[in-house]
Amino acid sequence: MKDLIYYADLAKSILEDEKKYFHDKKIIKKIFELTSKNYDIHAIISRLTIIDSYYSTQMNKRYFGIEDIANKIWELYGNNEKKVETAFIEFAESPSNEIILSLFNDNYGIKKDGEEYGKAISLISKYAYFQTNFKFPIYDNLARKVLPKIFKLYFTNVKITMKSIENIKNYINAINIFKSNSRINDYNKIDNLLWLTGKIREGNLSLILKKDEYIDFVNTLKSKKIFEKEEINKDDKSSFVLKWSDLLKDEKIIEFCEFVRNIK
DNA sequence: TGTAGTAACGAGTGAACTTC
DNA sequence: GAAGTTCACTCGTTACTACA
Repeated sequence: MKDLIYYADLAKSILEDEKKYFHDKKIIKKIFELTSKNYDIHAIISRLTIIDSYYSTQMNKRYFGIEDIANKIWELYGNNEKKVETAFIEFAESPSNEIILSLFNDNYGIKKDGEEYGKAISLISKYAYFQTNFKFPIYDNLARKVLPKIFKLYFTNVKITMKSIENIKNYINAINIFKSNSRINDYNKIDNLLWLTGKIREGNLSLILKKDEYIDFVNTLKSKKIFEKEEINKDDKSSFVLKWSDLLKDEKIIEFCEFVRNIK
């Protein structure tokens, strides 16, 4: 098994090869650039809506969720967007700024019955990721699941669990330990590594393959009557993808699947 | 044939539950 | 008690079934 820098570079190279993931990211980045010219509360709402849509963070399903977050971000430093960006970058390096901490720890939106919903760490971290031009680590369940397993495989002297990185402060500290231990000095590459590992583990290939590659893969499975030969357990799609990864045409993804197989 | 109703699916989150 | 896993939530879309 090679070192993590190699697999982080491989993940980046896979995802930036005209994949839907890469195009989606470019669209979101474009929205940030366009709305920066007239930065106001509506710009923030637009950005959050786009991120929510592409990353399926489901904030639109909460009543008033996006508006609440937008208001909170706007209240941070008003129309001084640069100050928001700087605060996020500093928080990523050392998560001690109480204002940013409260942004992550506040509850947003309400349920149908008017009860408070909960936090929105994932969506806010993605907003910070784009606001800082990828100088902020993305927090989501994929990363939270994968990070402890990679630690277990590569850095046995540090014990990280899903529970221990539940809050944003501990999560960022863990990412920064990961960053220095792995020498992957780039939050974007770390995100690529964790996200791609998570997606393959979960058996979700739609954002990883090009449309024709995806159709080709599914058709190959059909032609070999693989769907008929074995019961596809929807709760265990990951092992299915890893089992048949050799049928994928992309050599880089096949190699990355080898790495994912070692993540227990 | 058209309409209405039902079920399954997608994805990420947080809460609740189970296991060690 | 900590860690890990499962489940419910959310609702638009799609596919399927039942009925007029």
